[in-house]
Amino acid sequence: MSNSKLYKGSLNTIILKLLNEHDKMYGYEITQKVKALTKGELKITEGALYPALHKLEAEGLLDVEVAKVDNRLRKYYKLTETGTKETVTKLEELAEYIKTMQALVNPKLA
Amino acid sequence: MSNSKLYKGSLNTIILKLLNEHDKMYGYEITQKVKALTKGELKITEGALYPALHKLEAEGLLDVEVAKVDNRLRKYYKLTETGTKETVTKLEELAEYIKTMQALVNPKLA
DNA sequence: AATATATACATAATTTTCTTATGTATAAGA
DNA sequence: TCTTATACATAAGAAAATTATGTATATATT
Repeated sequence: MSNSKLYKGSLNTIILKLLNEHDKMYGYEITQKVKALTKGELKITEGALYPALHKLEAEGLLDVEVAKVDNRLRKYYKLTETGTKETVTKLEELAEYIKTMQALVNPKLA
Repeated sequence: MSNSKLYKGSLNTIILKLLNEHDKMYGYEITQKVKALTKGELKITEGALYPALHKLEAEGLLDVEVAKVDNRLRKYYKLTETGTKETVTKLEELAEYIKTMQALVNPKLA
């Protein structure tokens, strides 16, 4: 509903940060976690999430491990060493971006 | 150089906010203002800016006024009434987005 | 005088990154 | 039985950038 549109470019940062905190997670779990943490304000769609996970894996930032739970497939993702480094970078970039936007939007506080 | 990529979707907010503060501005001026305010960290490319201005104008959020200064063309943009309202909305959305991202990225402070 | 940089606009091709729609399949709850 | 939840996936389309060009004038540098 109040699905405040994702600013494009932030999804990877979200994924990496969550994996940095929770060691390993599967896709569906990520969507639920984001929903919970943002009290339903942000909904990660599957059409965005799964391609993003595949890409991060292809780039060597994530490792994947398939498991079967309750006769259903789960793909657990975890950060590689490179992925952990990239997480730091992405978080710095986000913090920088927020600072920059605040400088633009509220120059008096800058 | 350290051209921290624009998070897609934030350019309109930047334009509207600057016009809200400066009454009327022309395109090139906006690129310079952003560069100055962000100490060179954010560079608005012309390929992004001009189409964005044209679109905001087409949507009725901006009015345009052509001027000739030093024998060179300038297109001054200013907010319409609708544009002013939309600026408020966009700024609220940005603040909301920043809060949301901070909840995800730094859940302890949320 | 010639050349480079700054000012000032613009558009086209391409890429990135979403949304929306659709599909498959199993488990649990009404 | 039917709906909702769980769990993956991909394709089509849209949005919004980047990158590459192009035009033209003014100013600064060599």
